[in-house]
Amino acid sequence: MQNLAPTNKQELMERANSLAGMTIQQLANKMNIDVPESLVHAKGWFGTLLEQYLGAEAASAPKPDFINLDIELKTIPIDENGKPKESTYICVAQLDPIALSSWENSLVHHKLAHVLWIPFEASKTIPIALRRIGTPVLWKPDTRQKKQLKEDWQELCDMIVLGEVDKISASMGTCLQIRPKAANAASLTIDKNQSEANSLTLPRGFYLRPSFTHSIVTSNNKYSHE
DNA sequence: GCGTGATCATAA
DNA sequence: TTATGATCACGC
Repeated sequence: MQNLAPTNKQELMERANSLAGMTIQQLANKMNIDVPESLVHAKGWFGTLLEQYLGAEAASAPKPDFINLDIELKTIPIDENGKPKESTYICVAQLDPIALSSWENSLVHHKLAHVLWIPFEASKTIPIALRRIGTPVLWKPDTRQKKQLKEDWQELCDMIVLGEVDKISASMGTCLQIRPKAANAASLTIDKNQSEANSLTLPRGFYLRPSFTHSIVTSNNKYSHE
C-alpha cells in the first residue's frame, strides 16, 4: 500500500501530525504491513513504511522524498532520555572533484535544505511494535547551522579532492562526518581524485552527529505553519 | 555497484 | 556508555 503524494506542505504536515502518539503497530496496521520483531535484518524498515504512508515519491533516486515540495523525510530514533540514538545518514560522499566544487551545489546542501523529521521511540526495552511516533519537526537550517555544516563539508571535501579520503576518520567534523556506506568492508568504488585512473576505495557517506540532530528535534526553529 | 532506507556491533 | 567502522535490505 502506498498513499498518494501530498499536494502541498499543509497536507503533508496534516498526515505527519496525525501520526503523533501512535504506535508503530498502529501505523503498520493502517498500511497492512507486518512489524518485524527485530531490525537486524530490517534496518530501513520504519523509514520505508513512513515514506509509503506519507506518500514520498523519490524512492531510491537521489532526490528529495517529496519531489514537488522539495522536502526530505528523515526518521530519527530517540532514546529514553530524549536524545537521538544514532547518527543520521544524509547522502553518498561523491569521490569526484567536480561534484565537490561548491557547497551550494553539493548533495549535502540540497538534502538538508528542507527536512521533515519524524522522531520515534527506539529504546531497546520497548518492543518495536509498541514504540510510539513523535511530533514531526519541519526544519530548515538556521544561519548558524548552515555555517557549521558548510565548514565541516568544506574541510572534509578538501581532503577528498586532495586524494586523502583514506585519511578521513569519523571523528572529524563537528556536526557532519564521513563514514563507510557500503554492503561491507570489501566494497569498492572509483576515487576520481587520485592521479592513477580507476583507483578504488571504500564507498562512504555523509552523516549528521546525534548532538546536531538533538538540537533540531528539541529546538525552537521548528515551525508547523507557514 | 550505486543510491536509497538506516541500525548493528564492538573497540575504546 | 558512546561513537566509529561495518553491515543489512531493496530496486535497478
